[in-house]
Amino acid sequence: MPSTRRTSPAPTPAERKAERHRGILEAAVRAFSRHGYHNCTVARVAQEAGVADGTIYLYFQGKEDLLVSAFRHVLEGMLARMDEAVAPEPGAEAKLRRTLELHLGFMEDDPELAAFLQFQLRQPDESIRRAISGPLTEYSRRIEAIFDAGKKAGSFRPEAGTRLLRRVYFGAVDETVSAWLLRADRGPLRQKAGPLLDVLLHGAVPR
Amino acid sequence: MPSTRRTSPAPTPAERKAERHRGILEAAVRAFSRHGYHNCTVARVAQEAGVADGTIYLYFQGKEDLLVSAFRHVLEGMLARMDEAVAPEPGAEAKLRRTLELHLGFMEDDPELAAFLQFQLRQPDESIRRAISGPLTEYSRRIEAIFDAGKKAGSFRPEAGTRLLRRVYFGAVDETVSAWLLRADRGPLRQKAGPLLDVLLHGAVPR
Amino acid sequence: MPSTRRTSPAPTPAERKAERHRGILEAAVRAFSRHGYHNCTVARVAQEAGVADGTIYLYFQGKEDLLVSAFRHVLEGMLARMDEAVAPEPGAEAKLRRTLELHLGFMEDDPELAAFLQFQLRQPDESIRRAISGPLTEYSRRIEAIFDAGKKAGSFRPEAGTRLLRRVYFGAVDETVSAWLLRADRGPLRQKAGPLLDVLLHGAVPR
Amino acid sequence: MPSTRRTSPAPTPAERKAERHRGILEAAVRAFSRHGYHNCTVARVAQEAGVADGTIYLYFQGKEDLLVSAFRHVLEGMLARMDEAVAPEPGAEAKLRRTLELHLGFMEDDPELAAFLQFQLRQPDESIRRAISGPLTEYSRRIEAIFDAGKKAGSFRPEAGTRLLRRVYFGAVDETVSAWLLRADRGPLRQKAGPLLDVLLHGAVPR
DNA sequence: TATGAATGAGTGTTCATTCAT
DNA sequence: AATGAATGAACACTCATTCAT
Repeated sequence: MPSTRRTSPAPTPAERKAERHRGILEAAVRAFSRHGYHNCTVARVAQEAGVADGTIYLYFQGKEDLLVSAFRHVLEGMLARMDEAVAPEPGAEAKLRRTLELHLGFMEDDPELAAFLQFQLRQPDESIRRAISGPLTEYSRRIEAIFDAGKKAGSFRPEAGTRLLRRVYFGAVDETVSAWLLRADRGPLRQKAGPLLDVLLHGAVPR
Repeated sequence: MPSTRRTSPAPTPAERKAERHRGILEAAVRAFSRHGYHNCTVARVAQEAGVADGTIYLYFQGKEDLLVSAFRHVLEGMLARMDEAVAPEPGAEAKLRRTLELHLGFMEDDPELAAFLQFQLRQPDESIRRAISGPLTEYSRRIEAIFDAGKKAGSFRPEAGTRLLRRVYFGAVDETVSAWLLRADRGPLRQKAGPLLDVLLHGAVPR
Repeated sequence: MPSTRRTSPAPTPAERKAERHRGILEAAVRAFSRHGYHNCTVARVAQEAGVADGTIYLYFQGKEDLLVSAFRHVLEGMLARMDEAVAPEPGAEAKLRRTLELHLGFMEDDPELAAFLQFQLRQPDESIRRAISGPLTEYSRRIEAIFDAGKKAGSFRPEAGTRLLRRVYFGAVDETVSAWLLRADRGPLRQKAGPLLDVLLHGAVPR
Repeated sequence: MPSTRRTSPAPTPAERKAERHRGILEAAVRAFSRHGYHNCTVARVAQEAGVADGTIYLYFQGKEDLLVSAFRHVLEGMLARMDEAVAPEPGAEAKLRRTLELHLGFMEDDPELAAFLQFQLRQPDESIRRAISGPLTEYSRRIEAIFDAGKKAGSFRPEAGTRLLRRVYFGAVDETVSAWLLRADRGPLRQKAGPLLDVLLHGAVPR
C-alpha cells in the first residue's frame, strides 16, 4: 500500500520545471558572484546547477538573460519579504528603518548574493542596464513612497526632493554594503543600520 | 632674427613618448566608456588612439593595465585640480561644497569620462579592484580629512563616524552621477550640488 | 532474421570518441610533417582531421600535447608490431636484423610518418624533449636488451659498451633514414638493412 | 711620441664591420642555443650582441639567414682547425681518429655551441635544411675522403659503401654528443672517441 | 525533455621587420 | 652606419550556442 502522505508528493511536470528554473537561477547567482559574470562560463553555471550545458538554453535565452533573470528572481524575493515586514510598521521613519535593516540583513546572511548584487550586476552593457532598471524601479518606488508619506505626515522635510532622498539612501546603502563585502573580516552588518539612518535623517551638521 | 623660443619647439623623444602615452590613455577612456571594457577590443583602443595594435604593448602591460592606468590618470587629474581649488576655501563645509561642485562639474563637462568612472571601473575582477583601490583611497582621504577637520571645528557632529560620513557622501554622489548619466536628456548636473549638500548636511528630518 | 552481428555495428559513443582521437592524431602527424610543427597552425590540423578548431581542445590540452601524443601513438604502434615480429627470431643478431628491417620498412611505407619522426620531433623545446624521452626509452630498452642477450650468448663483443652500441645503432639508422628522406628520388629503403648491419656488426676494418 | 706599436691599431671601417658581423653571429649561436631558435627573438640576439634590433638587418637578411650564417661560421671554423690538425696524421685510421677527437673536443669545450649544432639546426623548415646542407657536405667530403683513401690503402673494407660508412660515423657521433648534452652531469666527452672508434672500426661481433 | 559533443567566431598578445631620425 | 619606436599580420585558445541523439 502506497503511503497516503508522502513527504513530498510527486511533483507535476510544471512543478519540476519551475523547480529547475529556480535551481538554475540560484546556481547562476552563486557562480556569477564567485567568478564574475564575464569570467564565468555558462558551463560552470550548468555544473553548479547540476544540469547539462544545453539545458540552460531550454530555460533561458542566453547568458545575459540568465543574469537578468537571476537579478529579477533575487529582487522579487527581497521585495516580497520587505513588503510583508514593512507594512505593519507605524510611521515613515519606522518603515525606512525596517527596510534598511532588512536590506542589510539579507546581505549579511548571504554574502554571495550580496556580491552578486553589488558587483556582478554593475555591468556596463547597455542592454543589461536597461533590463535591470525595471525591477530596480520597484525598490525605488517603495523608498520614494515612504519618503512621500513621511513628508505628508511631517516626519520628513518637504523641501528635500524625494528622488534626491531616494538616491542618497541607495547610495549610502550601496557604499556600506560594498565596503563591508570588500573587508576581509566581515563583522556584523545589520547593526550599521542605526548610525547610517542617524546620518541620513539628521545630517552631518549638529543642530 | 630667429626666435629663440618657438611656440612649438621640436618635441624631444621623451616628450613624444609622454604625449603618446597620454594619447593612448585618453583613447582608452573613450573606447572603454563607449563599448564597455569587456566588449572593447585592444584593437579598438589602438584605432581610437591612432596607433597600431602592437604599439599599445610598448606603453602598457596589457589590457587590464590599460584600464587601471587610465583610471589613475583620470583620478590624478581630478585630484590635482580639486586640491588646488579646495585649499583656499575657508571652512570644512565650504571645502566639501567646493569638492562636490568640482566633482559634478567634471562629470558634466565630460560625460564620456563620467561613464568610464561610473560604469567601466566597476569591474568585479579581483585584480582590477585591488589596483584601483589605491588611487581611490586618495580621494577618500581628502573627504575624511574635511570631515575630521569639520568635527574639530564644530561644523560637523562628532558622534557621526568619519568613514560613515565619507561613505554617505560617495554613495550619494555616485547615485547622482549614475542617474544623470542614464537619463536620455542630460540637463545640468553641477547645480545639484546645493540640494544634495543640503540633505547630507541637515538630513531628511526637519529640525 | 536480424543479424546478431553486423559488419559495422552502430558505434558506441566511446568508440566514436576513440576513433576521433585517433583521427586527430593521424591528421596531426600528416600536418606537422608537411608544414613543420612551428609553421603548422592548429587550424590546419583541425582541417586535416575534418573537425572544427575547438574540437582539438576537447581531445588534447594544446598544440604541444598534440605533438607529444602523436609521437606516442606512432611509437607505440611501431613497438607493438616490432615486439610481435621480433620475438620469434632465434638469436640476437637475427632479432637486431629484424628490428632494423621493420624500422626501415615502416619509414619506407609511410614517408610522411618518417618525416614526422625524423624532423618534427627534433624540437629543441625542453618540455617537448622531456615528454618524448619517455616513450623513446622503450625503443632503447629493446635494442639494449638485444645487445645484452647477444653478449651473453657470445654473439657480440662483451667489451663494447651496450649503451654505446645502442647509440651507434640509433645514429646509423637515423642518418640513413634522414638521408633517404632528403633524397628527391626515394628508392627502396628496407634493403639498406643488410649493408648497414654488416658495417655495424663487422666494422669498417677488414679482418 | 705616439707608440709605434699599438696593441690594437685603429681598425679600418672594413675591419669594424667584419668584427660586428662576427659578434652578431656568435651572439646568435649563444642566444639560439639557450632559448631555442623559434623561442628566441631577434631582439634577444641583438641584445646579446650589444646592438640595436635594426642593426641585425644591416648584416643579415633576416632571422633565418642569421641561423644559417651562424652555422656556416661555426662549421668553417671547425673544418679549418680540423684540416690543419688532420693533415699531418699518417694513415686513414689515424686521420679518422684525429677528426673524431677534435669533433668531440670542440663540443666538450663549448657546450653552448654543441647545443646549437645538435638541437637548433635540426629545423624542419625546408629552406633551412637546404641552406645548411651545403656547408655540411664539406664535412662529409672530408670523412668520405678518409674512408676512400683508407680503402685504397687496405685499412678499410672495400665492400663497405663509403657513403654508408660516413653515415654510420655521423650518426654515431651525433647520438653520442646529443646523449652527452642531455645528461645533467656532463663528464668528459673526448675520451669517448676511443671506444666509439673501436666499434666503428671493428664492429659489434667478435672476430 | 535533457544531454553534451561539436562548433567556429572572436581576441589578447607576440615579434620579425621596417624606416624616420 | 646605427638606432629603436612603430608596425600589423598571425595564432593558440576560449566559450556561448546549437543540435543530433
